[in-house]
Amino acid sequence: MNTETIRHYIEKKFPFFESGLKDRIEEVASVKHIPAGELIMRPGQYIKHTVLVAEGVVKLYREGEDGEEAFIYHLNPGQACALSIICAAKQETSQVLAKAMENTTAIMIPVSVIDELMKNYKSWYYFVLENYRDRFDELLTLLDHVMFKGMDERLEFYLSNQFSQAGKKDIIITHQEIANDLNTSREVVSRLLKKMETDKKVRLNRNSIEWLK
Amino acid sequence: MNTETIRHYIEKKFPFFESGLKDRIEEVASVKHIPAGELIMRPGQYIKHTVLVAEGVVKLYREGEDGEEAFIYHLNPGQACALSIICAAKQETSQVLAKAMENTTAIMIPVSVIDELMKNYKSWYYFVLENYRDRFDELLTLLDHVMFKGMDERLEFYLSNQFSQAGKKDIIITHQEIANDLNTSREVVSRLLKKMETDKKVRLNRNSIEWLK
DNA sequence: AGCAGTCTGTGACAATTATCACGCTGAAAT
DNA sequence: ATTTCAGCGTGATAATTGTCACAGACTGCT
Repeated sequence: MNTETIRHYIEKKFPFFESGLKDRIEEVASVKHIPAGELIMRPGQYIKHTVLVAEGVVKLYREGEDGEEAFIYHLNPGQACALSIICAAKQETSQVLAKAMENTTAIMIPVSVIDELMKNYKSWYYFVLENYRDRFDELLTLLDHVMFKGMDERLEFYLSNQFSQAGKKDIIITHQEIANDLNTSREVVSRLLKKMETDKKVRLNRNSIEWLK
Repeated sequence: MNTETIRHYIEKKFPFFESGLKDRIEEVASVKHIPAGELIMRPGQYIKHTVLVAEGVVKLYREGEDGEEAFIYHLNPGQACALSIICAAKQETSQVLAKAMENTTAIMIPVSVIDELMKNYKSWYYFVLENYRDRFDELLTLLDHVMFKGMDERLEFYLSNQFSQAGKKDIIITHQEIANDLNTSREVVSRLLKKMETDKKVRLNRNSIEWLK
């Protein structure tokens, strides 16, 4: 966990930070490696760091009372967990689950310096606000889909997100996983996917889906 | 629109602002009176001010493609439109509708000073972050309900919000208005309300509902 | 009182989604 | 090669919600 590495990640993934801010983060932050599949945040947990994603992908999802889970959005390198910023600042507990989908590298900034960063570095609070706004927007868009659209459109929206996230025409995923993320049943997903296939929108394989758009 | 009035509103509804901040707001802000029923924000509109609610109630809702509307949350005195803060800061357009439900008094802070407030006044950015977090939470809770619950529970949740918002055991509202807010049909609302009445949860009158809890 | 318009109640039916049941397939394991 | 099992396809059926049709009730107006 040398500072050489932190500097490297910051320069590469957060180039928009002003140089004083980069220096300061280098001084106070630590780097954490999270193996794929591991939880970063769970409901009820106190947050002691603001988490900046440097490498990997983090999936945020909400858990229902009966254990249902629902996908909210992905966090990519260069983004921060908006909730971790706020929860950290207010010393409150999180309301969502965050799971590393790949091996992930995170820059952990202790709560104690947030105030200082906010006060001294314009690029920091711009970053925070921008991040917050973007997540808010994503949440609103998701809400739109859940409120106004049917499963067919939600599935297409979900898939288009997964594909653009993956950056490939091909993703490895099972119908059951999709059903979990959309909080529906596997059968419904299978049927709708089948329909998309006959509509030439996707090609279905075992464990994977190919995007034909 | 004298500064006497601004000071009065700030002292009363935003007492948690540090005194330097109060002074500064008094210098730069203006007061706007919005008659009940009028729109404060509409999608696509550029935001030039951060809006602090001093009096009245503002309803935020999202509009679907076909004109459906869906209630998101209320803003009360002492709160700010989180979106207006962000949109103003980023000079972007809004994604939601905001309507004054009562005659509303708002303190309008020009975009141009947001940077300065953020940098110089800790109580300001605390306020902004706290507001943002609260709205984010409300949005997440709403999402939960829409994703995981049926109409019956959503209706109860909606009503309990409306009642606590109104601070009365009695609200003036039609089934059609509720149906609009929940993006369902009047008939569904009527039926579910009827069931709630037989379950002794509410009493129904023409144009009003009484809460029996 | 009589009329018009809004609000509400309710049955019948359609559409969507959830659940159950079961069989098939392809990949991995022994 | 045979077994085993997760992943997938699909019909049947239930549950929830949306839509249509219409009637009665209340309100305000003349």
